[in-house]
Amino acid sequence: MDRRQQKTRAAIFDAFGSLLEAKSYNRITVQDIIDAANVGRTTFYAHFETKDDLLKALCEELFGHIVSTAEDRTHTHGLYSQQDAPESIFCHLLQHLQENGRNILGLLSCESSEIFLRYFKDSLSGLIRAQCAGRRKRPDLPLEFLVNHVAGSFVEMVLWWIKGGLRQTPTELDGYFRAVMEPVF
Amino acid sequence: MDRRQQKTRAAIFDAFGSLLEAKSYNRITVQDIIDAANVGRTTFYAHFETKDDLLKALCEELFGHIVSTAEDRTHTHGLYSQQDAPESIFCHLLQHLQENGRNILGLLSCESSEIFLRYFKDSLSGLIRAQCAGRRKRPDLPLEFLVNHVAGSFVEMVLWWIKGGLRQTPTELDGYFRAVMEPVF
DNA sequence: TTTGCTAGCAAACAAATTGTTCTTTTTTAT
DNA sequence: ATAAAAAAGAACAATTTGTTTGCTAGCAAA
Repeated sequence: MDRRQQKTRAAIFDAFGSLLEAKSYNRITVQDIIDAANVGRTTFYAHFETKDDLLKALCEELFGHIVSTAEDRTHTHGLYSQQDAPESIFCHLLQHLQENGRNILGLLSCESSEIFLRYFKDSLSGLIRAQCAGRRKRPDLPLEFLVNHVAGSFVEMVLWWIKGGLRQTPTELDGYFRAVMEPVF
Repeated sequence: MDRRQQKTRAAIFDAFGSLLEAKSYNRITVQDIIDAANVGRTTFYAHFETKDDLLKALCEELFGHIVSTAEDRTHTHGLYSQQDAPESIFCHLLQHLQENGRNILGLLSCESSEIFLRYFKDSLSGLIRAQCAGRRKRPDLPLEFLVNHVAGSFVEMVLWWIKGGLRQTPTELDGYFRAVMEPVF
């Protein structure tokens, strides 16, 4: 890819991220983004069709990275190995979230965090489906119900964590999550 | 209250609801609502400051009603009575959702359902806090974590239910929910 | 290094949207 | 019957949107 495209894309993402810390998603205009990113109007529309399109692209970049990292870990350590309890993948995700401080937590703690969590949940589903398929305690409950429950609960927990000011450590939170996921895994 | 105000309010709510079935929240303009409701521009702004304000008012009306019904039930039957298992309140909520077909399910199944579910979750928290406070099995986990978990899981389940085309009965769904809430209640 | 291709920019554009202000008409409550 | 209110309608400036144009600068492959 062209270096110019990368720079523009990055500038727009950065600008969008900064704006989200100050304003809600709905109140941010394309004009705001153009001004903050310091790019031409034409350039913005050459990269993204709409504001929603930009949001989608940003989410795919962010969560795609996190999830693929977690997936690599799963494959490396083996899905069913004893040392690697399935819950530790959630712990790993939480740590990853915390470490990427600026990049991800900033967005997840903004006024419009729910939008991002919705994408996050979708990204997680594949990962969780693999977890559930192998290890679930209750094969009588539909797999897709369980996948939704685990992904949904995890994301709601992350939202709660962030809104409460990240008061718990990832390990602590993982403990809570294991406790309430006890009927599943 | 003035009859005219009631009519206008209802017309705007109806129009907004219809529009939400066709378009996403972000793509609906105040102009659209004004046209669909067939009210003057001035009138709209006399009732609601912004589109977000309208959304908030609609949610308060919808979920306020559902939750207060459920709360009445709780008080009538007594919080700790044996016949009235805490889970049945969730079953009751599900039935209530299903019965109000047009009014509520329409909104919850629209493209922008997440927005409504966010409000729904907030409305439920009080109700659930009362449930959790009395009956939780795990007093070692923070109450607010449990409240968030139960409310979040319930709402995520409802979303899953609706998006899947309401294939399960409320009772069936209540069974699933009880199963996964087993460590809590 | 030259050449062709691509990305970016700035300006301008019509169309639509927003929120407000005004006057006029209708409806309500008492 | 009357005074207070709510609604309608028109008009408004300001902003936003998405697109087009012509021009400039940067990239990559020869």
